[in-house]
Amino acid sequence: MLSKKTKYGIKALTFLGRQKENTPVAIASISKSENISLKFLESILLTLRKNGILGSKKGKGGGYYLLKSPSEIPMTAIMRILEGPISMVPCVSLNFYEKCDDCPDENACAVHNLMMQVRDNTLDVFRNTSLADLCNC
Amino acid sequence: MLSKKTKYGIKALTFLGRQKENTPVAIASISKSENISLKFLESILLTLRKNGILGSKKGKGGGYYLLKSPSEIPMTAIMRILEGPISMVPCVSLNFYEKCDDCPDENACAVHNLMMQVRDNTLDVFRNTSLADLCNC
DNA sequence: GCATTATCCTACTAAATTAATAGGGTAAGT
DNA sequence: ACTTACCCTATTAATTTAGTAGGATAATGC
Repeated sequence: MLSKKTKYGIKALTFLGRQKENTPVAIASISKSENISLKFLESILLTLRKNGILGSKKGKGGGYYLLKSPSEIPMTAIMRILEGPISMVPCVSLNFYEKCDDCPDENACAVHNLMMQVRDNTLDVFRNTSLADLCNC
Repeated sequence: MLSKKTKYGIKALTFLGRQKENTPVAIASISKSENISLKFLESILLTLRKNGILGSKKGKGGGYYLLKSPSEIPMTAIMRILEGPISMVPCVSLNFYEKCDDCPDENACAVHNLMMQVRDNTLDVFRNTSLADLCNC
């Protein structure tokens, strides 16, 4: 299941991408428009900034803004920052690989091979989708 | 992320499907071969039995066995029983649909439309895979 | 330079889910 | 009868997720 963190993060990014001008938007403004708890959203936008997706400005007229154009932000990046691994098991993850405790041989593991296929298919969607695609729908 | 419950369940089913004869196999036997906690596995096999995937036999020589041939058990069924919804958000689930609290209009929701694509791709894998495919690898 | 605005940041708490355990009950076979 | 092995409910421990609290810091404008 997708966490609320990821869901809210994507909604906020889409909201920012739909702005006519890329000027700072206050958290409170996003929070109201998208029905997201202000404090929770604050922490989400902070991680997006720390990971190079958003820029910020303090003080009056401040807020968050996209650092790149939406078409240059692939969904793979957003998902990995917010949700973590795209695969359903760590042993098939490209960016967050971990060995299974119980499994003596990965190649003989039915779960491993099945989840590899799922990962490839999911990755296909995220690789072929940018934030711009989400903004235009 | 895939729960251990689902992971262990699939491993156990694969183990059963790989048996030469479809005679009852004791939980303890599966537990040892697949490195799964006996009691945890017990509860997993119980739900698989209650959902029509497994049959069981009590007493000496008893255990669990597949009710159908592996090729007749689609992964969609197994996943839905063990893991629940295949989609990442309830609002795009075919079998476990739920409306989002925060979303006024599903069709205008970027997350909804993206997750619909992911669901379709994942579903494709599970629909085209049966337990038999997992047993032969 | 001071008040206001709004992000920054750490820490904490509550709720939910997951993973596992305990322990006795029930049925089947010998 | 006795042993084997599933049946079933309840409980607990651990982990993750979601959300909250509260002050620090920086920018703007009068």
